[in-house]
Amino acid sequence: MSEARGLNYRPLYEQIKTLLVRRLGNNEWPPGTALPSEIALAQEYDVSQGTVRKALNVMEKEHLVERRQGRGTFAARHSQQRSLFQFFHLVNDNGERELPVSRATSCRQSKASAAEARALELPERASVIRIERVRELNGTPAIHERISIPSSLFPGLASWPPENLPNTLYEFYETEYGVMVVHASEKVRAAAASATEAKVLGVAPASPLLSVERRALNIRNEPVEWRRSLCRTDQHYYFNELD
Amino acid sequence: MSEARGLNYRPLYEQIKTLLVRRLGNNEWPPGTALPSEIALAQEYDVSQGTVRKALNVMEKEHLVERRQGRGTFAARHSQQRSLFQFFHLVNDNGERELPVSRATSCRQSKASAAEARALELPERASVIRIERVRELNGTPAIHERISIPSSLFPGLASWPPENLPNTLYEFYETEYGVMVVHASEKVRAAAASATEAKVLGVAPASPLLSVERRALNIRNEPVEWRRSLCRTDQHYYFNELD
DNA sequence: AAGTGGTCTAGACCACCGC
DNA sequence: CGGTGGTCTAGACCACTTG
Repeated sequence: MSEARGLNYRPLYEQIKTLLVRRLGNNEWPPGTALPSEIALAQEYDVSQGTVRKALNVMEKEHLVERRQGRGTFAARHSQQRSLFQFFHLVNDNGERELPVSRATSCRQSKASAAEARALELPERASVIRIERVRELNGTPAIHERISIPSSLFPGLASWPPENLPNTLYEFYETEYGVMVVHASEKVRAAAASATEAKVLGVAPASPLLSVERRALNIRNEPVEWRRSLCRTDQHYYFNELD
Repeated sequence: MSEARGLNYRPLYEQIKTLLVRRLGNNEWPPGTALPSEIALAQEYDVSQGTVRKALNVMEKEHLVERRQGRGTFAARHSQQRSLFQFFHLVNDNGERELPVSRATSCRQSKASAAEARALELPERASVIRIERVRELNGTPAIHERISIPSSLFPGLASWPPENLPNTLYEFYETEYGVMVVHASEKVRAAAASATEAKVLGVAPASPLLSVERRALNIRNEPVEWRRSLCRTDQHYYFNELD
C-alpha cells in the first residue's frame, strides 16, 4: 500500500495549496479581499488547521497572499510599495530606493515582432500594445523603457492618452484589467547608448547603459508583459541580494 | 504578565535558532558534518521536536545547513554546485549555466585602499590580499576580476603562486581557511572598458561591460571578500529571478 | 531493522486586531 | 470581547537512508 502511493506521492498541504491557487486564479478572492479563515478552510477540505496553515504560509512566501496576525489572510495586491521592493532594483549610490517618476511618450497597438511573440508566447503577428516611456530618478531622466503587452489582456488600453498612464503600471494592470503580475525574471546586460537613447537620457552617444530585459508572469505562469529598460548607472546601480 | 513579555517577546524557535547559529559560527560542527538529530537537540534544549524543527527549517532556507530525509542535518558546505547556483549569475544566451575556467594572474599582499577598507570594514591601510584573474566562458575570456580579502583571515595565501589558485574560490576559502561565505550582495552597473580590460577580454576599448561589485559575508555578517567583476555580455547575460 | 527528517493531526495558549 | 493568525506541544504515521 505504501508502495502504491510511493511513486506519485504528494503531500496533502501541497494539494490544498494547488486548490487554493486555482481558486485565486479564478478570481474567487479578488486582490485585497479576505480568504476564509484557516479553521473554515480546514473544515471545508476536511483536513487539520495545521495543514491549511502550511499551504497558506508557502503561498505567503510566494507573494500570492498576505497574512496578518489578528486580521486574516488576504489575496495579494500590487501596492506601490511592493512594486518598488519586489520589482524595482535600481537604487542610488547611497543605497536608497527612490520613487521613479514616469512619463509615457507613446502607447500604440501593433503586430508582434518575432521577439515579442516569443517572449509573450503569442502567435506570430498577434496584436500587442507597445508603451514607451522615460522614468526620472531624482529629477533627471535615468531609464528609457519599451514595454510590450498582449492586446487581448488589455482591451482598450491602446486608446489611452500616454500622458494619462500611471507611474506604477503593475498596480494599474491589476485594478483596471485584473492582470496580476506575481513573478518576473530579468536578463541584465551592458549596452551602448544609441543616438536616440543618448538624447533622451542626456548622455553621450555610445555611453555604456544597463539593459534590463524583463518577462513578467501571472499566477498561471503565463507571460503578461515584456519590457526592456535602458538605465543610466552613473548615479544608481542595480542591486541584488544573493541568499 | 503577558504585558511583561509583550515588548521583548521572541519566539522560542528563534532563540533556539540563535543558539544553533552561534554553535555553527564557533565551528562546533565543521562544514559537511552532521548536527545532532532533532530529537537529541530537543532533549538538550528541553523543547519539543517541532520547535527544533522549525529553527532548522529556517536555517536550511538560509543555506546554513542541509537537511535530508533519512540522513540527517548537516552544516552547509561550499560545493561547486552551490557556487554556481547561488553566486554565479552569468548564463549564456540559451539560458544555460556554464562552468567558468579561471586563470589568476596575480596574488599579492598590500595596504587597503580607502574603498577596500570601507567595503571590508577594516582600519585604514590594513593588510589585504589582492587577487586578479580572468575567467573564460566557453573557451573565450569573458570576465576580469579583482578580488580583495583581509590578510588576517587568510594567512599565507599571498605566497601562493597565482596559477595554483583553484577555480571555485569559496570552496577553497572554506576548506583551506575555514572562511565560510554564506551571503553576498551585488551592485551591478554598466561601464566602459579601459584599455587594459579591453585587451584582456578581447573587445574594443570603451566597449560596454557589465560591472558587478560583490561584498560577501560570513555567518556572523562580517565582510570577508570584496570583488569587482567586469563581464562581457555579448554572449551571456546576468540572470535574476524576482520572487 | 533502526534511525532520520517530513507530514499530519489535535489541542492549548499567546499576540494581535477590530469592534 | 471574539476572532484571527502565530507559537508550542505531543504523538502518530510516512518516506527515505543506511546497515
